[in-house]
Amino acid sequence: MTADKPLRADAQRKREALLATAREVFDTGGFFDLRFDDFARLAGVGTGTLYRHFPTREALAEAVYHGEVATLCDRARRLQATLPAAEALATFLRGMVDHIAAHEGLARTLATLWADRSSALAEGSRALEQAVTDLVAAAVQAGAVRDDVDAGAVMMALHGIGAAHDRPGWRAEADDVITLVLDGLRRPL
Amino acid sequence: MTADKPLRADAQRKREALLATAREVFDTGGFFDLRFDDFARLAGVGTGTLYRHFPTREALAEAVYHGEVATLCDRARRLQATLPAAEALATFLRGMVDHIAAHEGLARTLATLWADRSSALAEGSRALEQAVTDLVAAAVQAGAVRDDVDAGAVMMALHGIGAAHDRPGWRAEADDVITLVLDGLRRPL
DNA sequence: CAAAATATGGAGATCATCTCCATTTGTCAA
DNA sequence: TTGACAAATGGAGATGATCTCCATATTTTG
Repeated sequence: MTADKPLRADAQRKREALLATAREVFDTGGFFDLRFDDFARLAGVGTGTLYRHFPTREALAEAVYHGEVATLCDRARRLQATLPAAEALATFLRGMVDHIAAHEGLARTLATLWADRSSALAEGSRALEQAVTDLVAAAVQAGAVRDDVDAGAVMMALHGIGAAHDRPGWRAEADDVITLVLDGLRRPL
Repeated sequence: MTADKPLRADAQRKREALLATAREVFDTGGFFDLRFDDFARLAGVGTGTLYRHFPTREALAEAVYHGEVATLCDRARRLQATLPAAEALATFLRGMVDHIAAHEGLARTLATLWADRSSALAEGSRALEQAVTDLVAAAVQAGAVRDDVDAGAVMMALHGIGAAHDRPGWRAEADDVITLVLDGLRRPL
């Protein structure tokens, strides 16, 4: 699948230009409101070129999203290496809320892409999911967290948080969701 | 806003035909994959008529959604009247998962509409949110549930469940989310 | 440096959405 | 009942976004 084909020099350049532009728009949250052809114009590229590099809007979103996910996964790994398992998990989840709060675009895009069952996104999210799964597994191992609920449930909760990003009291509610999840995860008895 | 305007007989009929067709498609989950104009053809109605009755796809979705929400709210009220507060809340939430599992279309539509921040949907969801808020408030009143988290957090979790409806292990994970929320809600100490 | 391979851009085809209005259908007063 | 007025209809075509195609330009290779 990842059969890296040698990319011509100009192609590389255009691709990067496209990505740079997309990243900008992505972060403002206007990603899905912008005519797709305009990405091309904005990036100083022809429409044909845009479509060759990214056949669909989702493909482009996915590419941008990848970077975001990488950042988050790094964070997860770093926390897992430096903190006790339970604390790492808690810190990571709290940090996710901060991150989403700071990146409107990420939240919106996540919500939209998930809603459309974009398989590309599902693919891109796998890394993030793995990171969460690892954090939870470590906490279970450490005996700090119950072992009878799937890490997928935590992902679902995170989705809920991302998907509801435009609710009036979002921040407080998001924090509350994390609180519920963390308290719910604590080994009962 | 609800200035009931007397609707002509044929208008009434067409509107009902449109709604019936939409309801059908809605429940199959194909609501957003179908050309909007085709609702008209399917319902035996001209495009113009469709657009006069429901100016946008979302307006139509909202109308169908209304019925779904009403059902759920009824359930909530009935439970609240017959069970202890904590049990009513738990039963309702568990039931939501059943309901979503049984109505693929509802889940998909919900997710899509929320992702698009459809204000119409936000409006339609208010009733559901009120029902959840009431259930939580009653449980708090009864001392069975902590009072430092907003009912909105529960809504968020429900969204997460609905939005992730196509995950492979959906059912189990959804149940786990509810478990986490319920355990998390239990008054600590 | 010439030929082959690769990539470009943007004009226009395609397709879903939505508008407009000449015609039909229903309502109501006489 | 009927005539006249209002309300509603349907579908042809305007609109506007998405995507394809290919003649031209750029890069790489021998």
